[in-house]
Amino acid sequence: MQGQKSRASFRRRTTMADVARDVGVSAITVSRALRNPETVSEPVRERITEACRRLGYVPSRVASALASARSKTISVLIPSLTNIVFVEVVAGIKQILDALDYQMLIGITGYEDQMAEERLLMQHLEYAPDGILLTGIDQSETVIRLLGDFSVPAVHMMDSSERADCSWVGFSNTDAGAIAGRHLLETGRRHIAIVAAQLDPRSTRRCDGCRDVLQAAGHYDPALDIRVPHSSSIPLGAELVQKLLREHEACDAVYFCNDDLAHGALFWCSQNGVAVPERLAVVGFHDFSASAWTPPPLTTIETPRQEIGREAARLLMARIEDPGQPARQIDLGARLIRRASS
Amino acid sequence: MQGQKSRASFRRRTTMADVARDVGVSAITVSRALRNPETVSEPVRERITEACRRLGYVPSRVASALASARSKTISVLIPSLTNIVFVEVVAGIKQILDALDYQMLIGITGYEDQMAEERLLMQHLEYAPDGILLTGIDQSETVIRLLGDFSVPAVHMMDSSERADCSWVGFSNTDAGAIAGRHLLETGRRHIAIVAAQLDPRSTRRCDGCRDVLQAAGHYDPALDIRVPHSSSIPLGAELVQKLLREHEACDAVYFCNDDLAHGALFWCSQNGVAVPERLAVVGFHDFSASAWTPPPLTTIETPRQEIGREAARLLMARIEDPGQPARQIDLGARLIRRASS
DNA sequence: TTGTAAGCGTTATCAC
DNA sequence: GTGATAACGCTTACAA
Repeated sequence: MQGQKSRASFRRRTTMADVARDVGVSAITVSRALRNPETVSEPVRERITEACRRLGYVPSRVASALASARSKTISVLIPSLTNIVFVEVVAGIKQILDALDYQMLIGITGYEDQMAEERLLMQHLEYAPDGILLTGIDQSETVIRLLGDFSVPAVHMMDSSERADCSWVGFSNTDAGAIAGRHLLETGRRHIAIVAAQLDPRSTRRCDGCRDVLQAAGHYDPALDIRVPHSSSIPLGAELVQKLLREHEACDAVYFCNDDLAHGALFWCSQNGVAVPERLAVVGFHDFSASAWTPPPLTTIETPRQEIGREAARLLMARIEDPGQPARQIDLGARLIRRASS
Repeated sequence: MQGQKSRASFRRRTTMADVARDVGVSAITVSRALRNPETVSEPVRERITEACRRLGYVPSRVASALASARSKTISVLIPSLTNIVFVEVVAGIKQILDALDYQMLIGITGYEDQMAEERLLMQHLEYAPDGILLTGIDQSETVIRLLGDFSVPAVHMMDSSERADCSWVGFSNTDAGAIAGRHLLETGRRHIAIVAAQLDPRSTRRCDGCRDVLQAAGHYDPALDIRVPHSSSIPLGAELVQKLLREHEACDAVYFCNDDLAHGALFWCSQNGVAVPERLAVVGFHDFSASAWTPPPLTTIETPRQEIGREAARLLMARIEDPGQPARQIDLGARLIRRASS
């Protein structure tokens, strides 16, 4: 069959067998020399190393994966790549994988429905990943079943759950939203708006957590609970704060479930003479790097995104090494960063 | 050998042979039904489709890649994931690959030396990618040779080159820098600073392009040409503009080779009573989404990052389909977006 | 410490 | 239109 890219000037890839022949040993010895050097005698090992270099041998992970049922690849499913939040999670994951010589296949779910995530997961299963990192804990039953059927270890990221049978690394979005609500109440605000975009399960929980706190204090006003499905952005934040102030004069604070919305609001306020925090207090979510520099610097909820990526990758690798391990949950928390906007 | 993850409750993965047995045809017929449905008779095809669904068959790309020497994977090598610029390039690439059922392996070179890029490339070659997308055109000879040895088509992104033997999709960083310089000269500035961080070959060219224009006009001052190796960020921009104004009173304009530096400068100026653009004109590079909203909105050079990603992926796929194709170069240009900061 | 044989799940080739 | 057979390059199991 020789599945070569049958072109005129094709040069066969150097294989383990080529190296073995060159050294005068069998292929399996080369295989061992590369994977477990200590199981091969020193002189042979050295000749193999030298021959690999000289012949420009690059091992085939494809063949290795097929033979060993270990692809040294994990799949990472995130909602978006253009949202810096997930990019930082991925950066954390990469730190861990690089050290272990694992590669990462990134899948973008695009904030779509659960069916889309199922399709994406099936696509990724074709690559036989050794493990999967998922965003959030709201996967469909089908996704859970598929992971079981293919016995692929999974770790959920960026949220928390009561379930003891699934591993996750994240924080409680509900609690984090509550922190924002409590802070605004404590600073004397009584007409607090909640503004969210995107409306994935996590941003919804961030809003609900805040709402519950306001409600318990008797200061919740449904008219100030504004949730739009559009994707989160600076212009949207500017637009929403403008509308909010026009329609609700009494409003004296806003909690945005994403920093970019808050940035847009701050920019609009500074350009339109709305004093922050005197007239309007603003709180964001996620603590983007620009949030320390906006006019004025933004009070926000810091989330440990890189660390979530790192810990999730570590936990996943542990489960790959030993599939018998019980599920683990790691809550890394979220905390208020108080700056001048509130 | 049976390379199974030998655990107690292991369930063998459903294979093509299982589907074939179920339907009562040979494996190769199943293979054909999935890849070229029209080459299989309709009744058989339907029974195969049905059996695949019923048995939960997920094809193995690993086996497919080994047998066909087509991994349906491409490698994308970029300097950083936390820099939004490259994330947008990746987003563009993904658009094209998704439609063609290709996956992407992302490698981060980390702005390191060329040796690091060589090591990274070798790692990626282990996965036998069908093609490679590289950032910039300054790869070492070794990288070029490796790509040739493994006959992997490559397309360079985000810069331009005179060489006719390499494919690239990007723009001239030199010309883009010149645009910034010319604009500042045309608006009457005579003491123009050039400020760059990171100092990869592309940002260096962006500076040099500006410098050459200033020099030709007789308004280049080496003391105002400030290039630091640190990575580009908002705080760094704030720090550098402060230093600049303190040490060079006459300076009346700054060209930053990255928007985040410019953002930092604008934030610092607005917080310290430096009038932009009256006292100091500011020009950035890349047109980040926040640049339309800074105080004041930032004049910058827009670069077509998503489109570069898309076109580069298209070009690469064309070269994968037909390796005989001659190299192509696509210059997508960069243009000035004039806003209130200049 | 090293080797032999078999097979991972698919596709190329050639035959029918 | 369909099938038998032999790879693809490597690793597991077992033997020496």
